[in-house]
Amino acid sequence: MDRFVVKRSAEEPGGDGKKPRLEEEAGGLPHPSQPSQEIRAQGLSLEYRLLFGRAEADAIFQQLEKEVEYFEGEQTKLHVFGKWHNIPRKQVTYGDPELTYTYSGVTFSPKPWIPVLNHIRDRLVLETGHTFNFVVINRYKDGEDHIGEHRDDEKELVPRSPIASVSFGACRDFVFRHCDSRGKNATRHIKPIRLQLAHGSLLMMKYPTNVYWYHSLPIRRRVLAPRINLTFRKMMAVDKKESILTT
DNA sequence: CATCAAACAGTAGA
DNA sequence: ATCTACTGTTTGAT
Repeated sequence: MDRFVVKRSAEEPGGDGKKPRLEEEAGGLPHPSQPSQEIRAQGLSLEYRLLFGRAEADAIFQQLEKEVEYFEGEQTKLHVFGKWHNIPRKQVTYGDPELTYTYSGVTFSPKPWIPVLNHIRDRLVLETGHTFNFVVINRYKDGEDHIGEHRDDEKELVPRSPIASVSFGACRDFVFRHCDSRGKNATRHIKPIRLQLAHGSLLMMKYPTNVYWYHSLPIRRRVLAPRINLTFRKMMAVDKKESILTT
């Protein structure tokens, strides 16, 4: 388990400067009952908090299950290391119509916003002061569904903009690993950072986290219930992207 | 041209 | 007997 630094947020009264104990529990994880936690390591800057209470989170989860329409057909397949695979989860993007999103050589167009997504987005603006124009939704039907290590380094992202990851449904482990500590030829030994992302929670991934840290949602066979994760982003429109390349 | 991968499969160790 | 973590992939895109 890693020793990452945890600080109470500024708005929480009664901060006594003591380090809250949270990393020695079952998976070394901030538990959702704590209001707001900063998680820092070299080049990593996260903020974890509960965004919705139980009842509201339940209602949103049900609405997401009813109203979100996931990609089908070709958009459910991925070409990696010379082979085609079905992605081990369901996925879709919603957002402002002029935006696009590319990863692993595939470009996605967003579906138009729907009320439940606007509801979450409005809450994010209220609680974080940041605006978002795009969201990637991943649905993990159970602990077998997962996502491998990657960075959110798409060129369409507004430079240095934070990514807001909102979770509903089953609580899942979430792992960060530093780019220099991966693989056999790792140049540094930086321990992975493990979190749990609970029902109704928000994880803010702030600059420069995605420059140095990969993250993944590993398989957890004991998890039997579905989880829906929404990563809200701030993207640039096409003309803006081109102009930045020539500037 | 060098880098490297949003995937899995195989293996070792707990 | 599971489960998890880690390594290698090897080819096309960037």
